[in-house]
Amino acid sequence: MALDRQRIVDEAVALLDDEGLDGVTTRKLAARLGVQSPTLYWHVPNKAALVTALAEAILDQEFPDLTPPDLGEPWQDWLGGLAERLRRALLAHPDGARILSAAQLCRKLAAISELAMSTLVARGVPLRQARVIVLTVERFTVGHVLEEQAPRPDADADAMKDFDMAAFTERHPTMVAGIAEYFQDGRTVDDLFRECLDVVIEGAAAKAGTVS
Amino acid sequence: MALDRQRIVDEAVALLDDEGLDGVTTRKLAARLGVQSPTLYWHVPNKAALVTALAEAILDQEFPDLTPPDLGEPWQDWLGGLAERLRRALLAHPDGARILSAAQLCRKLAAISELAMSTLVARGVPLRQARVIVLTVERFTVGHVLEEQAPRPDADADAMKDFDMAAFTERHPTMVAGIAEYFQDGRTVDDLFRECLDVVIEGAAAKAGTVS
DNA sequence: CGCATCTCTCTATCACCGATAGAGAGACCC
DNA sequence: GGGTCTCTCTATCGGTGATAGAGAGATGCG
Repeated sequence: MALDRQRIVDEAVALLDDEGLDGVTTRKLAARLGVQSPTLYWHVPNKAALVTALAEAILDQEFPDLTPPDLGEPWQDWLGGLAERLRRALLAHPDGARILSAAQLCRKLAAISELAMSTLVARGVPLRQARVIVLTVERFTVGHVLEEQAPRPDADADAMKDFDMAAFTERHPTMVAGIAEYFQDGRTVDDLFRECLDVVIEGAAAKAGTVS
Repeated sequence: MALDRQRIVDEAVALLDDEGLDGVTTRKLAARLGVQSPTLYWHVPNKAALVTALAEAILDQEFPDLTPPDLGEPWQDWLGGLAERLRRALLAHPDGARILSAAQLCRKLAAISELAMSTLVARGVPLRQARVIVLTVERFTVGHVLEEQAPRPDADADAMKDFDMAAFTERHPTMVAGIAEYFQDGRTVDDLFRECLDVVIEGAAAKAGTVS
């Protein structure tokens, strides 16, 4: 099978899924493709471009289509759904958020921003507010997933060797109580994201100067 | 002068300021300290711990104190100010947001979260909402600064070699118009952050179930 | 046909990275 | 004074992204 950019990116995604972003090296990727690593540089200028292509691929997978809301659907609901899809796209692969934030100008994300902003403008939201709202939703979402995908500290024994849970609880009682209370009755991290997102969307609606 | 962990971290911050996070290597850091690189491993277990220490140092610099709001100050204003200080801390050094998001359990950030949550709870916000609100503000702030500190694409000629500004404008008219309109009359990136933050805070107030 | 050019992959190598092993110098303590 | 502890050293490992330049094969053209 001929080696081309598409096949490289596809295999890079598979490698990403197997080993995470730090495992995506030119040598390992080349080996999977049955080729020597310098060969990749004929098709891809450098690793940064590969990471950008990875971001593109990740978003393309979750956003094959990109459609405005139905006429009857409030933009708040639609925008919230868009953010949830963005989160799902990032969570679908290890280090998804890190990859998107490391990407230099992801075209798909630009398309998403454009659609979101133009949708809000079409619903009567002033251009400036539309920009502020879409930026807020996107950056919050990336920031949130970035933290969700941060390596669980207990996995790394080095970082935990001098961590005293009892002392932490004593120093941060409200945090610990908040976490315990939150998950005690079946709520999940998905619910947590949704609730945080609702804060943003609620604020967006208030700032938009519109009701629908 | 004796080499100890504090001096290593201080010099690492200086190196960070000179060369950015990618320039912070054990060899360069050791050279600045007049020492060979393996020596650092006597004081610091590995590079991840160094990055965490870097995050700690960056926050400590902007948050030497950490105080609850005055009795008369609405928690919304206080929380907004806290987020602005967090942003300022991250912007004060290259790759500040990347460093914080790469840090494994930053104690100072935990202290900030604890203070913010307990403050909201003291003002009558239910624990669960307090957690959601503080999390939202923090993650939005980190996500926002992360994008602010992303390398300006025009700096890297490789990434721009096949970028057609005219085509981009045609495909993303609303985005381009939004950016142009936003900055046309003296507004700055600081204003943009403040407006985005206000969206989050406004939503927080609405979700908090309180008025003050 | 024959030659040149273009496309792609190769080998060899660079400079650099984080990290470890283990020697050794000096201070300190009993 | 002998042993131990603290700290820094040299030497080295396996790995990384990236480049130079040779060469094989296809393609195009006279």
